[in-house]
Amino acid sequence: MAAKLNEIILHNTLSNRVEPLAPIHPGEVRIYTCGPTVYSFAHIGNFRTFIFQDVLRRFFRLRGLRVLQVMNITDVDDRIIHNAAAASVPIREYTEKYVRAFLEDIDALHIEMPEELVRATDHIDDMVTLIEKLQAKGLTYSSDGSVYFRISKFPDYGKLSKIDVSGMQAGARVDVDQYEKDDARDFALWKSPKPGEHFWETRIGMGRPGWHIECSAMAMKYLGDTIDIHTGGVDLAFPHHENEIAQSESATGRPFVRMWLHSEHLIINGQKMSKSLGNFYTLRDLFAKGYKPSTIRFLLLSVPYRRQLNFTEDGLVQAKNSVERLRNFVARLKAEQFAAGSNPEIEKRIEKAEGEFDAGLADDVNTARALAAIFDLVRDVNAAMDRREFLQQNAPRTVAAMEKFDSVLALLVDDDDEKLRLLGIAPRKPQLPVSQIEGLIEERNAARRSRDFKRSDEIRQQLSDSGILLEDSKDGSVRWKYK
RNA sequence: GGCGCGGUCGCCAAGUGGUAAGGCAAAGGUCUGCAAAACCUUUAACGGCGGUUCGAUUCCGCCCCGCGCCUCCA
Repeated sequence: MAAKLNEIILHNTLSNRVEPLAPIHPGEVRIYTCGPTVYSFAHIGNFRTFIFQDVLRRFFRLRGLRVLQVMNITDVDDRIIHNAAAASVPIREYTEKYVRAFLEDIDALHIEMPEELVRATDHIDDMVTLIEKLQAKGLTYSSDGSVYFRISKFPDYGKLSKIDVSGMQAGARVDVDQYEKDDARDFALWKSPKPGEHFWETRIGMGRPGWHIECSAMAMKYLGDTIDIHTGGVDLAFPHHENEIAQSESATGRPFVRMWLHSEHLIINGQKMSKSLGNFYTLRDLFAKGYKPSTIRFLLLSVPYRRQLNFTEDGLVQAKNSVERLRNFVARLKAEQFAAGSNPEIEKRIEKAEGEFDAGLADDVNTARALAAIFDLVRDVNAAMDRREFLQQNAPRTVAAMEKFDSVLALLVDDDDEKLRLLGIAPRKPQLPVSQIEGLIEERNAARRSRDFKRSDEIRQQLSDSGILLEDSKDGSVRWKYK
């Protein structure tokens, strides 16, 4: 299916095909995103998914759509309760550190804050209310103080993941939690506490919410019974999203989500990322190894979201150099002097690129196509500049186009060192104050004017040792940038 | 086994029923005091076997290979 003019098509897991986006509320897209479980630092794979939904929402906004996005933070689950108990701290205190780290991480990657970032533990009452609704409809049963959803009461179960649950016999599998269930397929809405575990005292008894109910409760609270888009990693389609559908649609009698968007996983050097293989990276691990936030953002967004991304050292190098090319281009546009006038051919060329960029993203967020549109433009405009066919009035227009692209990509601003500093990661090179950098450049210019190239090269080397690269341009000006 | 995602130049990755974008890397050149940046040129790819078709990388079938999910998991 090809997108019609101005149409945005997206692959819907529910139908397993691409469909045009048609928001329920005209002009506004409502999105629910499964956020992190804060039992530890988020890993690089998580951020692939988060960067995908970030690109998605940024593209919607570029299209003039309003975005209302809710992301949950799962700050209660078995691992959190276990780890907090082991550390002898309240769960809120235990998770706080990782919530903060997550916020810092998404900031470093230029992932926009969703309109609502909500914590599960702030919505226990909403979950209890939803469970009561299901209980009132006779869709649940209790066992040892826990409440389960009876899947046999929801005939559509499996419609998202296309998993045939009829083969999952009662008792065929042992639930990891060792709770008593009537049917292996049933899942917990509410879990009774084991001795010493954290619990809430509620109308449905003591305990804590199941994982799935929190997303249903929070999604519907903020976005309504039926929401436009629900995003998450492919692994969540079953059982998490399937269970969300069962609970939500049973409670409301209405479709829960119109479009399910699932991003494929990241694999590392061709293998699944796992702790046992020792290829498990957090963002901070990569930053500590010297990789920049913008490098990681580029790599993670450059591969379309429905394609598995093989994360390699080589890929990082390629990503870094690609970002450099884009930044060099904008720096040249801003620094170089061009002859007066405006070349209408350039204007047309920019419009073509804008059209291609938009068409790429409108085609199921095909970031590879969108990037190709930009790189095509970069090459053509660079060539025009070299041929002196690029004129003064073309520059602001071209910069504006690049900034428009960057409202989605968020790669151009060179704030990598600043972001790393915010994370407490020291720069690898000694930092020079800008005034000193500029002073040294001035001194080097003087040396060059007097053809003292030995001195001029010394200064260039000195700056290079501090992580500063110089570029002498044709018109005599000197640009500098961080490596 | 069921359900998915893939296999396109050295690497990453678009795309199309009429022999194929873009990025990175490589080689040569232009520019430069030298670099850097940029540009130009060059190199080079559709897993295999059948089928449909005038014609398939693109559609269909089978096979091979990689990865994922099938109640921890983005």
